[in-house]
Amino acid sequence: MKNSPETTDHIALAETAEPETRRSADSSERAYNAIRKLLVEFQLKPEERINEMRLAKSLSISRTPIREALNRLASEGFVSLTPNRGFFVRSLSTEGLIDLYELRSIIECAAFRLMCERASDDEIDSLRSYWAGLVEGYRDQPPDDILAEDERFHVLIAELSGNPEIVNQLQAINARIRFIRRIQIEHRSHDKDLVAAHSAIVDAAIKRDAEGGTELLRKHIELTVSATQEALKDALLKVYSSADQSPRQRRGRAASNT
Amino acid sequence: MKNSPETTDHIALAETAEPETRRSADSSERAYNAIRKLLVEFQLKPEERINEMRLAKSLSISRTPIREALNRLASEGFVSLTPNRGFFVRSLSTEGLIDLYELRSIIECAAFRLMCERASDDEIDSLRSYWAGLVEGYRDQPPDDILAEDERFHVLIAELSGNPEIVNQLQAINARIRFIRRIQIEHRSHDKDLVAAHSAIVDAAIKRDAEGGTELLRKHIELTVSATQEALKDALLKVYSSADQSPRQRRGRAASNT
DNA sequence: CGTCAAGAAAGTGTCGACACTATTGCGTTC
DNA sequence: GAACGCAATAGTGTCGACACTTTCTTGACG
Repeated sequence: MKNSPETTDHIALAETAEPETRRSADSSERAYNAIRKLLVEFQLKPEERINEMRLAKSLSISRTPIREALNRLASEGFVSLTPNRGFFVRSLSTEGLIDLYELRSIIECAAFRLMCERASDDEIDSLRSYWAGLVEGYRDQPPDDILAEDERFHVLIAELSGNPEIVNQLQAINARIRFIRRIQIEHRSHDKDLVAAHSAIVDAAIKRDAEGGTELLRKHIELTVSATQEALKDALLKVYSSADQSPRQRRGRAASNT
Repeated sequence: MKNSPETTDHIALAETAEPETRRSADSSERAYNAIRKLLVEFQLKPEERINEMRLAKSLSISRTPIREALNRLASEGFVSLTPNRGFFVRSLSTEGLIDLYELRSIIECAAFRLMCERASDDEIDSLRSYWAGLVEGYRDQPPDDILAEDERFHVLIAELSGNPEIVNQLQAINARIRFIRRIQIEHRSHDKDLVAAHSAIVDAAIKRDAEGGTELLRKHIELTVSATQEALKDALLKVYSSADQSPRQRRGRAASNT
């Protein structure tokens, strides 16, 4: 435990390869992205205590930007901070996630309603065309792309609500549930439903049918929630398999992304 | 559920609004509270660039905890961070505030609805009795107490929704609009309405009238919004008058003590 | 054998310093 | 006299160091 900080730890950080020793390339940001990635991929496990020094070493930066990133992640709910003991990975509980989904549903439904009231025809049409440009090859893309586009779709609605605070909140929530959504999408259990739901939502938007649209959205998200239950089991597996000694994959190329 | 309503420890105004994550160690916490106070009191003015070194000196601590506090405040929307130029006080615009109120309305209405569905009779009664214990001398208290109790009332509803994420969001929002609410309350323009509204809301809660209750809430908050317009004028005055020092002067003991 | 305590080790919280960047002030050119 | 560029200054971003706190180790005591 004490003698090999290099061999075992070395968390994959195939980040923007900057061959130069340019020290002023916003380390904080890099740390933030890297750590969040570790959290999403469960290389940092729920409830685990986060070791700042180890992180700093593995990212080859000092603890200061690490701490800044962790503070940010704490405000966003990814980790928590206990006074003299440091940062801990937020626990992964089903109910916690469901609470988040519920909040997301609330906010998105409200956004949709506001969009119906306020957005111009052009704006609504931009939503339509965004989705139209996507729907064809939607299912054939890598999970991360699907995820990004799905998020984008929902965020677009939030933007058309005209209330930037709604956008912010939604994006904060998205960031926190992204890890589970990715797993869900890998399941690919309800692609068709997703596509159909989005199309239906767009239709409702065009008709400015606030009631119908919010109902669709609610159902859409509810469906996702139930899929979440499934995904969570996978997630837990992942957590434990990526734990101490996973003989299968330890280092080398990142496991699942790209 | 798991959230015992017993944990009513008095919301002190200078207190953090984030219940869950962080009770940072001494300096950081102190910096956070101090800076937030400066923001609330407009000793740091909207759009102004924040000078970390000056703050550090005036609080007699190093820049590190200052930065940690600022990062936190940035995540919470009080300030913004521009890459190599530092932190800036968030601009004070009417529409920004209205967006926040709108979001608040959305979240509170949803909370009320969920409370109607989920809270036990005892829990609802705790809401009723909290308000009952308050209503008598409500108007005769100092503004800060009124504010705290008003917030508490609304947060209580959020807690009874059973969704802690809702509570968090509401408290984050409250923290950001508190400064203007304080000014509003000093106006005392619609006390009676406020008392009446709360009472009506409690009644609706007892009857589990989700529709009626959310409507009341929406109206209640809308009323507040229109009062906000008034208050904003005051706020702007305050901004400019509290800055006796011309922006030119940048040295010396600029930030007055607490 | 298990409990506990003292000391060692590990780790966080804060500091002062320094490199690099943005801004300000000044002198030069047209 | 104004625009431009260049030097000086102020300020941020990051670092390594250190003090203090928590956690682990080890050895004495019941």
